[in-house]
Amino acid sequence: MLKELIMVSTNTKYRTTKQRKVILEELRKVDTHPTADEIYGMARKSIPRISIGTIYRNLEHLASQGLILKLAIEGGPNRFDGRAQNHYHIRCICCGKVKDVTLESHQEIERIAKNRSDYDIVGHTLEFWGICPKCKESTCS
Amino acid sequence: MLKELIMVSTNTKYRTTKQRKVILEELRKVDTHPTADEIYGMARKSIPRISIGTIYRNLEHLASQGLILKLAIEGGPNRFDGRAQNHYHIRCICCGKVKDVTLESHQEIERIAKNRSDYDIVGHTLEFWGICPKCKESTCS
DNA sequence: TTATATGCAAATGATTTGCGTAGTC
DNA sequence: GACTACGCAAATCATTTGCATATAA
Repeated sequence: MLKELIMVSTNTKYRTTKQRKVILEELRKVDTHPTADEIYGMARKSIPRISIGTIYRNLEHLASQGLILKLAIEGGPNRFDGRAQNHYHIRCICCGKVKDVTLESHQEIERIAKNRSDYDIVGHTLEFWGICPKCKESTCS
Repeated sequence: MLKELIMVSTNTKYRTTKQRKVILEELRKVDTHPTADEIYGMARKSIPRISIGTIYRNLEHLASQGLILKLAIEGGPNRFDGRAQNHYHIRCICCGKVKDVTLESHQEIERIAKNRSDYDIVGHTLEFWGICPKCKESTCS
């Protein structure tokens, strides 16, 4: 969906740097939807002198290419998703952890919404709130 | 939905101050989903010496009561919605404006998601992206 | 070679917090 | 009168940006 949304200009000159590669690789290793700061920690394992500015610049770049997703999270910093395929997220209201929900994309939703709005609809996000298994047992921190 | 989610403790002591009342009233007057800073501007019309800290504290308080909604917006500050009934939002990818979409709440979505996740699902948000009528005509800023 | 990307550090923007006082219950 | 909320200002947190240098194409 995001790929349709974002115009990947064909004459954009961008380079494959060690930093950019590592950031994308690290992000693809996990399904924890880490924050920029967490990705910083992950990337420093291979590139100790990498700077946080480079992290942010590359995450922005990768998201604009449609390679990753940037998730706005209520009450916390942005999180990033290494896979840009169509899927949804569920966030634990206790610990804040974000997990994927594999749910067939509801094209009908957009179709219905198109009749209810004067906007041209190009996409949607769907986020669930819930309580994760761990938090069900223990008291919420 | 939020009312079910948030436990409004019966022994919570909270007071009706002029500031809190004005903030809620101003927010209910509009359907523009303003930022904290915009609400600050609105509230200062009646209470010139109100502080931005009071704005934030009260918005947080009102949201925790389930009286308003706090919306995490990708690439911008949080926005607030004076009505907490079930409805969805559409955000213009050009100008960032957020509008309501009246769409019958899809209880089915939650029901389906419950089968796909080990979380206890308590709610969901659905946000559409699109291009608003104004931005369709003019070049995006 | 030359434009893009980096590291570093300072700047910005949003939000939170400490503290002493004011106002509600 | 007790305790919540306020105003103010400083602090914090996330993110962005300017600049001189390094590096991919």
